[in-house]
Amino acid sequence: MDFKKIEKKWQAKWDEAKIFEANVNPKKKKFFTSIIIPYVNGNIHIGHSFTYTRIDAYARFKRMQGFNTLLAEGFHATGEPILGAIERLKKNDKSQIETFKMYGATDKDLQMFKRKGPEFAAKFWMEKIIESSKLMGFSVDWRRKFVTAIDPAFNRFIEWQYNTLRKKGYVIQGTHPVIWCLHDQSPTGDHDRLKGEGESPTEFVLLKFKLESGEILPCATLRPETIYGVTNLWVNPAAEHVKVKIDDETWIISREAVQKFKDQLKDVKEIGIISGKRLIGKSVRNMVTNQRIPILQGKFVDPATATGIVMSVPSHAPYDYVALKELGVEIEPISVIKVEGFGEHPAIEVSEKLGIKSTKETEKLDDATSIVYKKEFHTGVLREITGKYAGKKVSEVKNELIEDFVKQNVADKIWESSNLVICRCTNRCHVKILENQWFLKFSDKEWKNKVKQCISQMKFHPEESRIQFLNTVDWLDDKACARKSGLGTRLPWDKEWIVETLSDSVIYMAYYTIARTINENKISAEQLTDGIFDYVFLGKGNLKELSKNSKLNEKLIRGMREEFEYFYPVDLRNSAKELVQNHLTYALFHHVAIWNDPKYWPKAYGVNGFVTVSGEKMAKSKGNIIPLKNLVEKYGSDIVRINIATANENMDDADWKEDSLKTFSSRLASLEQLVKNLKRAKRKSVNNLDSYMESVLQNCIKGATENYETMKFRSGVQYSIFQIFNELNYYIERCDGIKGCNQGVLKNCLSAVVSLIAPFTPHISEELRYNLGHKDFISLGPWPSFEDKKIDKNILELENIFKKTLEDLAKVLKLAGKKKNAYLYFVTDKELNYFKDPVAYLQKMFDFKKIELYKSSDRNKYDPENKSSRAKYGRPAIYLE
RNA sequence: GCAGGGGUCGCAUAGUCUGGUCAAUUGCACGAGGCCUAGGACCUCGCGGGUUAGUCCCUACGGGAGUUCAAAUCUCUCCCCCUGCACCA
Repeated sequence: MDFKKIEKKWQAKWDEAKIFEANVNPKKKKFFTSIIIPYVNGNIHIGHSFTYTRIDAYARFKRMQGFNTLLAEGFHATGEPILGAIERLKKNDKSQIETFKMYGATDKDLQMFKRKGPEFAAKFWMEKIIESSKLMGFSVDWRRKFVTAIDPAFNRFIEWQYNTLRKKGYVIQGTHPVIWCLHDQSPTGDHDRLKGEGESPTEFVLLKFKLESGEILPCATLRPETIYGVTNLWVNPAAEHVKVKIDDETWIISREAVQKFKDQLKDVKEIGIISGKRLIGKSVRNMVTNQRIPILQGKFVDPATATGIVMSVPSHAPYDYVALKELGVEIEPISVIKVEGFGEHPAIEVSEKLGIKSTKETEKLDDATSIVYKKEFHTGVLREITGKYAGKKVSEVKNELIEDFVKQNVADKIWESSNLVICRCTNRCHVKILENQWFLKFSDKEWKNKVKQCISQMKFHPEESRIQFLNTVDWLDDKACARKSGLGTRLPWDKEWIVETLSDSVIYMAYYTIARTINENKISAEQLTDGIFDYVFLGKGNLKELSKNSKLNEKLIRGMREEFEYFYPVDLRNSAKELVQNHLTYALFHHVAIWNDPKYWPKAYGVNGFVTVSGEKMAKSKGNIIPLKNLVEKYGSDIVRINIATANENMDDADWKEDSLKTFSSRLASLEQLVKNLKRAKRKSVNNLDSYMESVLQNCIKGATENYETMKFRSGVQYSIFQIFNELNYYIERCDGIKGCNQGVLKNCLSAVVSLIAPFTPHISEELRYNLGHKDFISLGPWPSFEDKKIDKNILELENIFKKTLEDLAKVLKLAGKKKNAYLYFVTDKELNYFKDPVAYLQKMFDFKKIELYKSSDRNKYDPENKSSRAKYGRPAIYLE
């Protein structure tokens, strides 16, 4: 079969007939869904194929069922990636050039990217994605496309969205600690890090120690309770330290810590420099216990960590104990915490047990630290020495203790990541508190409850994902919704902030409903005032006035309102499971915030797994990211579509296996053969076998339809291809070849199969339906209807008894060797009579000379071994000789 | 650490909610045979162990314990794996 030729042909016909352009039609029920917008820094690849094909298949399924179906697609350019990509391209980054080329850009294109910049590249990839989507046969209404961050009209829509949210009090301003790169002047997200993935800002306590001269040495710790056990401080003699004025106090901190404090909103004034060396040997006063303790040299102290000053608690911190020993200083450890299973000094015990000799054995020391810390935190009880906290558990008293210390001004706080974070630019990051950051108030209880109400009204495919959404709603906290860099829409009231990428792609589905009008009439952004959007989406305002102010004619505005009213809400949104915790849930938050009336809230969500390739995760380094275009050019789209769409269901990962392609192509080829040979089916009469086939067909229609409905395509296709094919083969064989089949029955079956697989193989289905004599588009239906009355349960049962008997005969023959004659004994007349027809078939199949059928109660039967006594209903007894 | 999802006969998958009809579905791989316009396909059978004229028995669904006449399926516990954890698409 020439898949590619067939595909080209039908894609052209669809285009010409505009069958995927969905318009308002009050007489028809609508179905509205959209593809998750792809990011435009490359073409769509095999990773997109699963989600996209599932959505397209579902849209096609609904269209065939008679829904006026709108499948829309837009494009995403918000954020950093395309900027970064062009940046790298300009630096002739090899991997970036390779990536672009893999997706089909030529050298000339790359030159243009460099010359014309990110917006040009974004639009270039948009066109490539559209081309690939068409090759795949996605049934998209392209009149409604847009690019976020680049289309001025869309950006205006985002402005309206945020103005609306702000009016309702859902956008708030706040301060927030982030991991920050000084060099890039931006927050360093997980994937922007060379080192330190998963690290997040943690609040450390700063305990103050006072020099005799009055300056304060602050030490950062997560274990302020050990202040009672501090024996000394550690300072790196090689590091430069700075005297700074903070509030009314003078602090001494490492050079590296100065910027950190500035970034954490402390008013820091540098007033002098002091080397680490000069601090060593001095003594400080522990401001909690009033004890004097020495400052010792600690070469292991990293001046870039926290304040560069470290307090030493040898009884409870393995590092400190080992360092003291290494230094050869005799200091009496002070025990603060009593822990079951340990003696006075847990840190010493553990260090010795692990045989740690040097501060350089960091791995062992980290182990030891974590053992001691966990044990002490969860089960440790504070000793007498801690005064008012004595007898309490560490875990219970910690917060109280911190509050007390801060109140007494013997402690302060500092944000720091627990482990080293290095930015991709190779700079070391620290924590910065961002001021005046704009947040979506996802922590709002009432807002959360509204989302939960929305979830309770929705359908989820698979149903198991519902609980994940509910958990996400509970877990979600305020979400920073704007950044200072990247492409995007500026917050209308605070222009230095740009709405970030997960926050401007949550209600764009509404924009599709009016994008056609905007695109076709070239409506400018300026004309799209908040008033217009209020009218179109919320039904507010006076049409005449709006028309006058915006210079848009009334009909146009009313048309947009009608189109929105007709197509909204979203009937299905489907994505991979990684978006559950963000995009999909955010979309619910925004919908319930903007539209009070639940009738505009999303109706159903679908969630699926990731795509793996031959069992492996996709990765650039593995070279297994295949552009969809390449796959389609190699195999044809229908085969690719059905192979990936049925690779898995529920939330399991879908594995792309090239091996299984041939399973589908051979099935489709034999389907084509059957269609071609249909006219050779000559039998006019109708027999039991025909009713059997009709009954089986009905079951398959039912099974396929029900499974498709909940996006269980793998199970659905089990019916629509595999089961039906096996039954068809059986039917044809029992009819003694295609010429013995009833043409009407066969045609009916073939038409049904062609329709049932059309959501996955639309091109081939169009072709075969045409060959079957229909002149309409199968893409527009009809969907095979399930008719219960066509199922003959009696015949189904009897034919299955017959099949079972075939198996039994084969087994017996295998064990007993070849036989000449067969005798079958039945309990009921019903079975006996049913078996009369296929006697010839049995004879031919097993090469018997003679077959005789008896009622087991028949006195005149031939039964030398009394086999007939074994006959049961549903299982005739067998005697062979 | 927090949250969610899992561990089934070589691999992958169904079955678990609603205990029995489950030695357990389906695809791939593998083995035997058949077929052809000898290109790979296609068809039939087998694929835990033993046994039989279509049968029956034993051992089995991550480990262990329990509930029950009966457990892959329910309860408890342990071990292991995967995913997400935010200013990032």
